[in-house]
Amino acid sequence: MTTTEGPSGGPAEGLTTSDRILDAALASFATRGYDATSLDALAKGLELTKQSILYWFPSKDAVLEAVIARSAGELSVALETALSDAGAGWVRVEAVVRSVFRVAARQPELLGLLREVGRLGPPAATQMTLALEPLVRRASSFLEAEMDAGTMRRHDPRLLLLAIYSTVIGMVTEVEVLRALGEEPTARSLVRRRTDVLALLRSALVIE
Amino acid sequence: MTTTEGPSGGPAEGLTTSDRILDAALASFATRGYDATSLDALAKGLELTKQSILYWFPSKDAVLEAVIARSAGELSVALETALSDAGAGWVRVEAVVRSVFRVAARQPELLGLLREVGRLGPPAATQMTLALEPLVRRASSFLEAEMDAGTMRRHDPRLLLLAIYSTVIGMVTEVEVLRALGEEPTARSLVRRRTDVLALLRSALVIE
DNA sequence: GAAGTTGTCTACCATTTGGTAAGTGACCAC
DNA sequence: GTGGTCACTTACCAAATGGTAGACAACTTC
Repeated sequence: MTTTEGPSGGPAEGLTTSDRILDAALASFATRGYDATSLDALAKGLELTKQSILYWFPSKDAVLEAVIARSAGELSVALETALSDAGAGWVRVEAVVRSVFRVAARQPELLGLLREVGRLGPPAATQMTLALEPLVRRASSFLEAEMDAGTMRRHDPRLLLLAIYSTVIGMVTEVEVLRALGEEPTARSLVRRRTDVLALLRSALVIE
Repeated sequence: MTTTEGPSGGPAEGLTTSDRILDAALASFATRGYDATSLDALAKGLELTKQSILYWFPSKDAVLEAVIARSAGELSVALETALSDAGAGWVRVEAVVRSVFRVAARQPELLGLLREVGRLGPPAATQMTLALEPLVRRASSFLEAEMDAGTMRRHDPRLLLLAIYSTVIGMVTEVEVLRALGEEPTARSLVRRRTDVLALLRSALVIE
């Protein structure tokens, strides 16, 4: 259903219409937010009509659902790789954090969506939760193992994960707060933030 | 204009109509979000008509503006107190964090609004920024002084502030993430989160 | 070349949105 | 007791929203 146009059938960059819709929807949901995104506006940006969107997806909710499914998949791949790569202890945390910042640089909308979905609550949040659950489980048990091994300070692993999540995601998505602090959200600044958050996390987590 | 009804003129708890409107708006903006909040729904909850809201405030934007102004004021008071109280170094950071958690327990909408406004961007975010600017300045220079004194690890004070902000606000407002981690957002859990975030921040910041 | 199938369009529609206009009853000044 | 203000109402409205129905052109299949 989504691959009917083939690799070269799309009117633009060789993308399926449904993929182009998901791209635009992801971008708009992540920045303007779900509620503030209208199908008409979405369609206009794609040089389509709203009805064409509703041809590919039965409803606006279904578009969100598809966006979440796709994005959660991409996010999982990006992080699972870092999480399963060799290395232990702090090195592994650093690898994961770095991969989040890599996502922030290449596809900031992915992290913006994560935020937006958390704000929307169920059922969207539930779907995202379920899709990322394996990742969370692995990360949580990794932290626990490290604490058991005595290489990281002891905390409730779930709260620790929430703290890391909040810090990293905040550092990457809190554009307005950044501006409030007089720091323009540029690419250079992103690197600086990465360096800083890594140093911060390191002193918070690592024993010795 | 807002005090015409006097201290006992309100139909319910002795509150001005315009204050009741702001209360309801704050709650709804903070939870459902600005876009998802309609004047009709707001009015219905207050047993008023939408037109009565538009009698007190010229537009929906103006309601948001007023909500931000009032909330930023309350937030400033709560935090300025903690920030200006006696004590130095870590004790003072702890006092501020504790006061944020106190707000989270008594008026969680205040922090929810902070989040929502950051998401909305200008002009709302700019207004909030300006209103909280003195607070940010004081906090930033406090951290810088501590780092100069060698009692806290050296970081870019603004990025450090962003990290602390993200962590604390995240710990307090990321209900869905909390749920995703299998932690129900109860009052008891809030206390645990406070303990945990304090321990975490302490090891991240304090030298020795 | 007739019969699908596919992707997009035009034409609608009911509902909701923020906002305007014009009233109405209660209270107050004089 | 009349004029005026105050708080709130009913009656509208234009625009936008998500969604339906049906037409239509392009292409494939036989």
